[in-house]
Amino acid sequence: MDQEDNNNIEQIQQHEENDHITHNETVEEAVYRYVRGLDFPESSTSTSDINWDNKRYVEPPQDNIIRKIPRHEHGDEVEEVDKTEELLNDDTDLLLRDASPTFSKSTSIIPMNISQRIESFHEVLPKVSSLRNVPAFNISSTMKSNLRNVKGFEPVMKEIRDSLDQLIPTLKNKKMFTKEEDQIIDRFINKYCQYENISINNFKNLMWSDTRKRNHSLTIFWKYVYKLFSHRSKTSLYSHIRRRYHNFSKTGNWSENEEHRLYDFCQQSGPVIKWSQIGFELDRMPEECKDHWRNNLKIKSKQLKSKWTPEEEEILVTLVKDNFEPNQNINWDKVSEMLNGTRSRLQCRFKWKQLEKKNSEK
DNA sequence: CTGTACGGTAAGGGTAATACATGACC
DNA sequence: CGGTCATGTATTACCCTTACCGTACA
Repeated sequence: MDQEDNNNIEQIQQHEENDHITHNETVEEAVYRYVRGLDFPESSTSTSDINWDNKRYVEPPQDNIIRKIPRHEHGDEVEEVDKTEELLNDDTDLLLRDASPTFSKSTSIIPMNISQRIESFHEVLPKVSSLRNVPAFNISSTMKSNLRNVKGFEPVMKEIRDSLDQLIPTLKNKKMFTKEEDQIIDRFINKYCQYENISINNFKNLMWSDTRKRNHSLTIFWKYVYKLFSHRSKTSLYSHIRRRYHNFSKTGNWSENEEHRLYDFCQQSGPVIKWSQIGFELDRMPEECKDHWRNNLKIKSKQLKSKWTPEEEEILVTLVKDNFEPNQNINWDKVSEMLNGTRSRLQCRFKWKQLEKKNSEK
């Protein structure tokens, strides 16, 4: 009888040694790991290796970060159910399922967004804690609504905030991001990557990854960027940071071959040109492709670089006056087209402004 | 089922930096 | 007349905003 008990205890001990969730991982850590979809480092056999502050957790393959709720869309459902099963094989999920009957009953309604999930974890934490004999902790109300307040990141936020407070008054509604601003952005992103335990390269890929593959953590990243740099608009920040952090290998001058390919792509396109697609084909930022097309390639064969003749100038003036109302924006792409592509949109615009200036001086 | 917020993209609008032309001066 | 330096003009490279669409979510 006693012997049997001892065997059982040994078995349990053995089992728990094999278990990823060891007594050395606090509930907080377990919750963190689960919510972020992180894995332990494979080499982490010794429990003392697990270090909350050093974040030795590793990012799982993207596929593991999946929706928890079936989409009820054409054929997707079967696949999603399978993935939900997979999820339940995760130690943390089993742990939570054991701890909370609600989880075991309704796998299909495992909450999806972070605040909901944390809310649920909050419910089961005491149970997990007693079950596993691990130190419990009080999840704060801010943590419930916002994962970012876990220790470690707040000081970063504060530091960035302080630098920005000093910088913003000097900006005076500057349109362009200044060097100093960019430096702060870089610093923030560096810290963010450190915190998330991902490389800058990884981060760049994330910036340009498909929507569906984006994880919650990245959503939070943007929320914090928007909050920190609130003197800039969201779209401005979004495009600026994506422009700054990308992994497209080609940049700068265009080779003849590249121009050829771009030209073909654009010629084959319908009225809407899929720049993002073309960008990935050419391994260049989509915006660069678009700009090179409309500023250079579009009219390259017909473009004149000689001095404008008085007749040309007259045609330009009539064209603009005939086609655009005085207070209406002038679409210079259209104007360029109307000139049969002999001058680029920027040439037209420049000439127009120049003539306007001359007239006002008279 | 529906309205809405929001992420994401294409198209549009623009300027700083640079290259190039011109002219003044020695 | 040739060189060089300053200044004006045109082009290039790069950047930001707006409009719109589709999806997630309350």
